[in-house]
Amino acid sequence: MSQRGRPRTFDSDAALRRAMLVFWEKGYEATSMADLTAAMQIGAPSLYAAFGNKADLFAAALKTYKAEIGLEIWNALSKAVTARQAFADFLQQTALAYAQPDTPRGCMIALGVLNGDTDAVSTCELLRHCRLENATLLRARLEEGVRDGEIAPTADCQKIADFYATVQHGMSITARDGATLASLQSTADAAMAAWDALTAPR
Amino acid sequence: MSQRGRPRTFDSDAALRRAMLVFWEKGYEATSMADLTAAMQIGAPSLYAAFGNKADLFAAALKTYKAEIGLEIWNALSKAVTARQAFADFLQQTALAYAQPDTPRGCMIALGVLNGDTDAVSTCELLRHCRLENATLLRARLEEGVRDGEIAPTADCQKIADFYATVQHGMSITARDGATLASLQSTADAAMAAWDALTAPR
DNA sequence: TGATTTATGTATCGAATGATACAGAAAGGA
DNA sequence: TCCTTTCTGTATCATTCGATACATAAATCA
Repeated sequence: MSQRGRPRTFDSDAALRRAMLVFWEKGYEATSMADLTAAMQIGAPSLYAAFGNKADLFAAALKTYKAEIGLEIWNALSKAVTARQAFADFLQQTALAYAQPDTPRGCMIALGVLNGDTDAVSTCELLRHCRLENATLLRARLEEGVRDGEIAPTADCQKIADFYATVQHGMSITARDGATLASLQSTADAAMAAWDALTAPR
Repeated sequence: MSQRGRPRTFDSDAALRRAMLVFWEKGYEATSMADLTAAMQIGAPSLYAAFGNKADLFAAALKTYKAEIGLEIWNALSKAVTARQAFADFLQQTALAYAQPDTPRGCMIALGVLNGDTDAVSTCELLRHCRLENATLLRARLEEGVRDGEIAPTADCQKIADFYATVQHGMSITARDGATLASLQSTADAAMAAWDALTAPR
């Protein structure tokens, strides 16, 4: 049980968090191993021994991202009592997270890598899976609202979920372009203006 | 006036269009000069002589993109009589363009490059400028609607423009993830469900 | 025809890429 | 103390990156 050999001289979690920030800011492909070793302040062999190759490190960094940053956004979806409030909070938390002054703007999942035909195909698929998974979470909350009688049974939950997922994706780009927190909140507010029409019986 | 020297053996416009497709599909950074020379079917020296460096070629390809693909989307904004119809058409044309089976999915401007701190900073700024410019076009159409009495003078045109620009940005990512034309049209439809609330007097 | 100009094809440049070989250092186990 | 195990630092691997040098080919001009 006791660990043999020379112990690590760096904090693995702290190094991973730094790697996450670099990937988040520059995207997967634009981030070089030199960028990572510099930010993590470890040598290349230590990096490969601890985290595997570049794709493995990205996957680990993504897991940290989902556990630390994404959690607040998606918790909002389940905390609120009504579906409407859940989506409003979800979008507001998104605006807040995407405009944080001490982290890269926008979402690591949305901006990590978007082109699927390079050698980063597996990483691209990983992010695509995350994005589709998020849309599924939105749809599940909507269906819960239907069961609660809050949303009309005739409402197209898939359509509504896709719409709000698309808005969130767009907010990443808008945030990366320098939009203010107020502007992002305003966009979140505008998206909620469609709620009544989308969830009413037709 | 008459051109001296050995004439070109390739069609410059056709080569540029092929370069545009590669950039559009893979993004700026993920596209290598080898990819471009292969697609354009010309040697590297011919490429550099005709189009300058990689950033110059991308700028030229972007210009072609805006003139050929983007035109249909943005023409919809000015053709329609009412602002509401203009935005509805704008979104529907976006859905159509982003789901074309014979071209890369999504928008070259939205997906070209999103990370700003690499050596591609000038290209990133170029695309950012295009995106902000597009939002300005949306706002101008809204203000026209205000002057026509269609939209309440109390409406926040900047907010509404940012919202629809964000939706369009998001549609690029959703389209790249494989959304069907029907799904994109459905999202466009959902975005228009917010129109009345956004443009009504408050 | 000879001179000039421009484009093409081959071959390659230095730098950066992701990833390792290797030797030495620092711990536990016997 | 000696052996095994694991990690660290240097130095470097082969490959790919964007970009060119150079010689040759093909056109116009005089």
